[in-house]
Amino acid sequence: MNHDSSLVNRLTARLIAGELRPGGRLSETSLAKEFDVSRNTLREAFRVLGEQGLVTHIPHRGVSVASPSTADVVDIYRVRHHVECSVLEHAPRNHPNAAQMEAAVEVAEKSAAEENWLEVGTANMAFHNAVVSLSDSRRLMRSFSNVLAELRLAFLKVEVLDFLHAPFIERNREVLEVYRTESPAAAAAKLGTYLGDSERQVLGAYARAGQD
Amino acid sequence: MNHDSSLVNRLTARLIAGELRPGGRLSETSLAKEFDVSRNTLREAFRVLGEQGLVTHIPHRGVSVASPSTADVVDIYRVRHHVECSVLEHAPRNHPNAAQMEAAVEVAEKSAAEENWLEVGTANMAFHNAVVSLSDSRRLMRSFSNVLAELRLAFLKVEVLDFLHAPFIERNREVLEVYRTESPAAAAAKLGTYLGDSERQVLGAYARAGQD
DNA sequence: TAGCACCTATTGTTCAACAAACATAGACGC
DNA sequence: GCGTCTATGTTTGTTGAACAATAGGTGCTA
Repeated sequence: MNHDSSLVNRLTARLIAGELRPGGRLSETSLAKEFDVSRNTLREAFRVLGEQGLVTHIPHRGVSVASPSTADVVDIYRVRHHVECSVLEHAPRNHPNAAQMEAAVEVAEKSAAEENWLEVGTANMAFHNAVVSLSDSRRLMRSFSNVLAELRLAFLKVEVLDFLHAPFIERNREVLEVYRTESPAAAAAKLGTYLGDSERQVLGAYARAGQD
Repeated sequence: MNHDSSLVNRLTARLIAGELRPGGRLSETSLAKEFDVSRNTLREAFRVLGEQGLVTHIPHRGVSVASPSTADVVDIYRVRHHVECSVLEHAPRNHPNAAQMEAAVEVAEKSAAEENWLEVGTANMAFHNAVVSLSDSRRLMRSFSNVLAELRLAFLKVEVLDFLHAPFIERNREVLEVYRTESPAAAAAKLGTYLGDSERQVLGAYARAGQD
């Protein structure tokens, strides 16, 4: 929020890039030095990130990268179900932003071919953000993309980006096709089961990793 | 976020109480003096409130109370439609939090009898927060209550708290009864038309007040 | 009236300092 | 050995002062 909030952007970039591990503490003095800002400015950015859920703040114990628990994952998927499905179900049939969904699917497919799984994850996020953008609601978009960013931290936590994302690329395309050729309602239904499966996958990975 | 974030709470209280008018500027030095905190800590609180949408921050121009435009109102009601209706539709039949909905309706009825319209507005917020709480999702609750707080600023902006809220008290009760005795889906449908009517009322008030 | 330089108030940001809470390690008693 | 207490060092919470940078207003000039 300082200047043009580029500090928040820089921090966010590092967080979703996985350079700072979930649960890792973010020391004020060292990060301030690293980003060449004052401690006070950094703290302002921390408040923003905390409100977005990317960072956890415990009084007198500092800030650490959010480390979603299984309960958090369940909660996040609840949000996804309600928001994504509702938006898709009530979306107009030929919303222009379907092009963004299309683009995201293509990027995901290309990145998967190159086995760049981090990029696949980013493209996946872009796809689902595009779905929510069909609502034409800034606020829904903002809240939702925060939640998705948090979910990415969950993926980073269990470190299995590859096979978690791979099977879902084509399902993204399926949802898109059904939305285009059949109906938004049918696409929403498909997306619903999709999300259920995805959630199960993530929770399974959590269980295997022995995470709470 | 400082100490136990009571500063944010104090500021929020004043905002939703209408003591600071929508669009009104929040001077750092004067507010810092008023709340007896330093300018830096106040700025941290501002970042939180800005992220919650209660406050608008323009670089080098400072912070002002959010003053929702008609476009914002439309956006807010989009969120309400998607979130409230979806949650209610998929809520289990006898969710314990229905008691909170009941309680909110009763407070609203009592406050309406006393013509305490600000309290009616608060109870109305509590009712709809209770609806969303049926999702059992912390994140959905948090995001949604932020949006509702923003909507309250919209009400404050056009200064017609009374007749805007009054007709909707009994409709809250109707939704609750349908949810209990019929089905969540039927209640969701009723809530949908409810929200449409409510939105039209607010936009009408905006038009009459000549607000953008 | 339009354009321009100047001035002023406010924000953006930094720094240094201190109080308060926490974490660690060692001393102590059992 | 084990837990508890205390001393110490570290980190956060918060402050006040300072200065740079910007927006907005003022008055001048043409």
